[in-house]
Amino acid sequence: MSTEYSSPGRWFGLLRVAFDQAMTAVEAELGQRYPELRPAHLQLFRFGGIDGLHTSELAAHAGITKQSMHELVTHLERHGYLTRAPDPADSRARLVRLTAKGRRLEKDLVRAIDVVRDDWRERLGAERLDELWSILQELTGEVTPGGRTR
Amino acid sequence: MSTEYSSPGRWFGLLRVAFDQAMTAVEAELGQRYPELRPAHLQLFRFGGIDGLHTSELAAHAGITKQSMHELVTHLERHGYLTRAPDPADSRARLVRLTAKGRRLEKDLVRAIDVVRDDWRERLGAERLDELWSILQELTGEVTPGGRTR
DNA sequence: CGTGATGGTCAGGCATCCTGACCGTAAAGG
DNA sequence: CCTTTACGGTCAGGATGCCTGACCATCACG
Repeated sequence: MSTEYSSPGRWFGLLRVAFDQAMTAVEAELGQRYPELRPAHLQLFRFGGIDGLHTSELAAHAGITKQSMHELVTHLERHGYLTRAPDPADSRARLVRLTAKGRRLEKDLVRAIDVVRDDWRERLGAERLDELWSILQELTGEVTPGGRTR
Repeated sequence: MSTEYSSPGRWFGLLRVAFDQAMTAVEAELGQRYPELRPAHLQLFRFGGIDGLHTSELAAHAGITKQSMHELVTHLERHGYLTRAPDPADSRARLVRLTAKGRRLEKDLVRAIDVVRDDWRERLGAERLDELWSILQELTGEVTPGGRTR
């Protein structure tokens, strides 16, 4: 018996609310500069560099199917953010390569995310932000939510 | 700079991961008993009681349009979880009333959520769970120290 | 070398939310 | 009053993000 958690679902629902706030801020920042990107495309960059990887690897990292990732990558290719070159080591596969435009996007994304982090640090203080980060790591472990590869 | 937050987006992305884990657990519990419910229907119960309210009020609470809420409510009505009676005080409006089946659902939902909370408390300890809750309230602007929200 | 796994792709579907357009009633102002 | 505006509810259509199924070509391995 510790704290009273008000209405049903409300308490951990705040996780979603906080995430949505952060994503909204990031999208607002980037949406100006990259109007042809949909929010889902940012998902691609949430797991380290994408350069030199296969579409299926990206899908596995992001926890979605390769078909879904295929659509995202195709869209980005069509708009000049990346190219897909044949993999010399596997003639089935194609390697994703960021273009200069794609690298610019990646950098802008990192910057937008830093803005959110700085805002949160200002509001929470550094120790509490670190505490949040540490709790979330503990809760989520290293396990990605859905290791889907169908 | 204090802590090093690895790849771009990864850090606050954990908010989403944690929320998804919790929701998945809740849905797994309830999906057995209520196969005709879609995940979005649980959203309806995330903001206190729904009994005696208008569809538009529910929409405003949930942060979605009245048209979207309309579909959810209609679905629940079609499956016997609620009825919509004319509002005696406003002949335009219809009041949502939970049926016995709907109240059973609500109770089961609360129970499933409690299970998740207990699991998290076991893993984090009571103080760290409270700390998480308090940080989230601060971040999302719900700094209500024990009272109603909004 | 055959068999199964894997990378990629096309096609189609479902869920969740949106905007636009309307009807009927309520509320507020002259 | 009566007009105007706001609001509750509903229908129709669409955007987005994800899914499953079905295939083909190639790879890896017994």
